[in-house]
Amino acid sequence: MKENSLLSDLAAHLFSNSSGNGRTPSERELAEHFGVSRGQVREALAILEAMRIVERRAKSGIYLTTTEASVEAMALFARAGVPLDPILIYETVELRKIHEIKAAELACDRATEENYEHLRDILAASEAKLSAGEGLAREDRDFHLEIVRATKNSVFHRVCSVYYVMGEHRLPIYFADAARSRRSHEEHIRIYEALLARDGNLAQALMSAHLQGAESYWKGLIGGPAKAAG
Amino acid sequence: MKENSLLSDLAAHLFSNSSGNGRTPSERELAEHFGVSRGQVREALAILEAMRIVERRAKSGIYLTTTEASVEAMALFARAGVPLDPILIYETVELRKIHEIKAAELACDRATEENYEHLRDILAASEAKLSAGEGLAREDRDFHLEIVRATKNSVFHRVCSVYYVMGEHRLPIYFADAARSRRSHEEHIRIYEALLARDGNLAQALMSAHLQGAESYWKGLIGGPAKAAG
DNA sequence: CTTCGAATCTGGTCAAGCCAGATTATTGCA
DNA sequence: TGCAATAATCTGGCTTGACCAGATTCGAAG
Repeated sequence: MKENSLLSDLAAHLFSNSSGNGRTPSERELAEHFGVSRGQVREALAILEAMRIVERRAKSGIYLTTTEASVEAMALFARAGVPLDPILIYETVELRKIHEIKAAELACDRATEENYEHLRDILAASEAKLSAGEGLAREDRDFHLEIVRATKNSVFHRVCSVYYVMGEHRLPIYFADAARSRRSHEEHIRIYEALLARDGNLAQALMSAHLQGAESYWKGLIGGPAKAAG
Repeated sequence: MKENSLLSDLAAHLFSNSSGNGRTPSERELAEHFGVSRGQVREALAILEAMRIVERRAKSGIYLTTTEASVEAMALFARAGVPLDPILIYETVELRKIHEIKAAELACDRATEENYEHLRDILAASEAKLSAGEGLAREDRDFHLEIVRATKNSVFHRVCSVYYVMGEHRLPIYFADAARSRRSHEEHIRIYEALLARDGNLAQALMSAHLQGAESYWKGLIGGPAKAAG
């Protein structure tokens, strides 16, 4: 992964070193604190501002945004190597269920031969990985995203991609369990068959059951009553 | 809106001035072309790189990413003031339908008094705007997002926020039609009542019908057979 | 035509500085 | 003492110039 440590370190520092009104240390102070030039700090701040995490007011200062964190922010953080709160992962899985169950249904109508071909390739790759005793994180993502791609809705695909970016650091753990990987793979095969038969109802049902497993897993991981994160 | 014209201009310029292998002009050339310093170009490039639109290879050059544009990219572009392709808006509406119909159902289970209070405030504000002959773009967004918020799934809210960011420049046009605004407002009221009665099925149905109107509108706007954008 | 080394180019990073509005401290008057 | 006017300071925005070291390119030698 390409990690922008200054970006995440800076973000963390801003959150813990902002005054009551959300004003953060100045660019010059930040530069000195991190031992880099002002230019570096400004580059990171530009990203943070684009993410709407921070607002730079000319001749005044840098202020933390009161807005809730955006998906962009979450995705960018995840991409920068910052592990996300498990509760966010759980919430993401709940969302994935909504998305992907519907995607399975739409895919039955819209999937083309190209999609089926990709799915077969992915299933073959999964089989190989399983035989080699390796995890399926990558293949799992590819399989699910290919179904979303089959909806022919590019925004749909973009949005779902983010979910996998966010879970990137956790999925390998999930798939470290050989039995779970095997079961997941077999469910994929059945989903593929339903898609091929263009049986929307079956595909939906299978996808629902499939994702239920993941949901339970993460629910168990966060434990107790789920509290929404700020 | 806070527009970062350099960001969008630069992005456009990169797309039309990249060589076969995706390599773009150098930072120095870009700086000269836009009449700004290298620092400005680097700030914009940092954002473009965070959006995964561009890849900066040390001592080599800047290359366009082959990956499909991410939601982050779409959102950031929209926020930077770049109008999106109508087809993307249409795809977004299709997605919103999936999301928000389910959100309406979940909200019936999870909405708190606070959510209901906000919804009432928003409806009151809408009424005021309508009386004043003004459009409802902002209130429409607030209403829909409040329902999503009522699901108590923060990721859900973040994702849906993006949809509205992307449509930001088009919504005012949609709501410029007084009759449409009025009808939309009345549908909101009925949805609110269903939520209050915690009638999941009714809320879903009403939301579905409500969004169908928007979907038809955009579908008519793009006209002809929809082709997926790269 | 190929090979290999030198000149050139490129992103990464830093330092120093000017601008002008925002902030804050200080002064002086009532 | 209270307050208003003024001066000093701070802050983000932006520019110029420079150095580094690997990537790239080009030309000369074989």
